[in-house]
Amino acid sequence: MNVRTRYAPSPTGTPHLANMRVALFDWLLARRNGGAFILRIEDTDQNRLVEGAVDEQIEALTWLGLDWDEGPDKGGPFTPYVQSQRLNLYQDAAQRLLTEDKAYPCFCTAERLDQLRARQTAAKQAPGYDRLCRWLTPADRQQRIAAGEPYVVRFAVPLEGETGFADVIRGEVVVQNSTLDDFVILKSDGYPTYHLASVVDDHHMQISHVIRGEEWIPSAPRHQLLHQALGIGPPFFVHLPLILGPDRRKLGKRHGAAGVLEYRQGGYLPEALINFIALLGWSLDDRTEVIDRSTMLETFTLERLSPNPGIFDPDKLRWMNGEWIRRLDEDDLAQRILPYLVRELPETADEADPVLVRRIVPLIQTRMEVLTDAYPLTAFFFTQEILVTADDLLGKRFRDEPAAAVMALDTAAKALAGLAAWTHTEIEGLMRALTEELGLKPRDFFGLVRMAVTGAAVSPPLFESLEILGREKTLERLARARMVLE
RNA sequence: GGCGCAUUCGUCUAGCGGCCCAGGACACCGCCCUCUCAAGGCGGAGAUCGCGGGUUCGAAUCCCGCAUGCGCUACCA
Repeated sequence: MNVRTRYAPSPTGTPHLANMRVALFDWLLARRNGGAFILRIEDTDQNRLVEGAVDEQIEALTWLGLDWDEGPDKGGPFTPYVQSQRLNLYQDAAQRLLTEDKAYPCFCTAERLDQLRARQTAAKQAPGYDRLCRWLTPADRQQRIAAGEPYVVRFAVPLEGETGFADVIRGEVVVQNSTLDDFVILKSDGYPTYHLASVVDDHHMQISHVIRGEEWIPSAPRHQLLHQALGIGPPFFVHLPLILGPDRRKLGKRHGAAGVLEYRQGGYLPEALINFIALLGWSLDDRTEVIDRSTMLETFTLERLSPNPGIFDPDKLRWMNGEWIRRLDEDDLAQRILPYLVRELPETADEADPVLVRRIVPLIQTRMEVLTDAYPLTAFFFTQEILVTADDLLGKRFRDEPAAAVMALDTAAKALAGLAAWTHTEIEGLMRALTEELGLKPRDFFGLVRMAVTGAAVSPPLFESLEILGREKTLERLARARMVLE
């Protein structure tokens, strides 16, 4: 079979995790089967359009490496790929249904519909259109249209019987037609609703698999009805389980942490995000967590999609990002860190020299979870002056004998000044010898020097750090710390 | 209210009739390694497989009912 999938966002907001997960599975299915992955813009709601939303979708897909074969920017055999430029197609379809009496014009006003809904809800009845206009005579209809009365086109749902569709993940889903109301397919502004537009386009663009969120299951029977009425075969429906926020509700804007581009800002790797998203509803086996793109491509099947909704766990995403950071080679990591460092360095700091950053990478690779961890871990390399107080320096160990701390600092400074080769092995050898000489525990002595040089009790490995920092700065900082203790 | 979907450790998930008195991962705890912090290694705690009925020699796995959660119920998608 010729597999063709489509990612069809509506440009009404910023792309979030759930969107990208649909796109990922679309992409995987297409690529795995030598098919095509299509990008289509569903801008049929003119009121909710958000400027720049299409660009953001494209940016997110590109960042994640999900490339498409046909789309608004690259064209293709079914151009254009923007629904607002395809209105005649939907209007033709609506017209055909109208002439076949499978649809009808509805002149009911918004006010009437609101009142109707209010009445139904108050009476604890299922809200839905009462089909008032369905029974208008052809003469009535023509007359009101001719008079210029605004109207929508509604689909005439069969009054009896049932409609089912096959969901790839869940199997057959069947509903009674009596529970479906006559839904709008063409709005009064001439634009189609999602239902009509997606059915018409999916058929026209020869889409084989419709992958979308589970929230569409209730609409799928309507789409099935449309397929039948238009005499076209339905595609495979794949309704992905919902992604829930920590409050167990559908993940959305109110959870804040859902914008894909925000994860890029926050120092997440596209590899990690792809990996994480893939595991939201899909699994390779009973133990593999870290999966790269090519493995996914080799192993992805719809059979391993899960039907149950899952809660999004930011902790696990962080962990996974750390896993991916550790898998990067050092040159690569250095390049990825650089822009974040540049972004976060204060004005007064030295520039983020790529050569320096490259040397620092081995010291921090296992200490990062997100790329934005780089700066706090390495700030002392870039800032001109370290701010330490006597309390910081003395800590618990030297609280009661500051003289010992001064002595240790002096000894270290003197010895380091005379060290022949400024390498971390030489530095370490020297410092360890000094430890014995001073009668201190390694952790206390090194901790003191660490605080003096890096300004923190926690830092990357000391001796490697000193090597990279350089003798001059090291001695400067030791001297300065000494002064603080005076 | 109606309709639909789902239901295995706190969370994600493996399991598609016997290998499971349930395996892996995150988080958590302990130990080892160790100049701090990580990473890594080892170990621990954590699930009467939502409940009740069936079917079967045998059920987390199949069927039915109930409960709970969630989704949909717009001229939004």
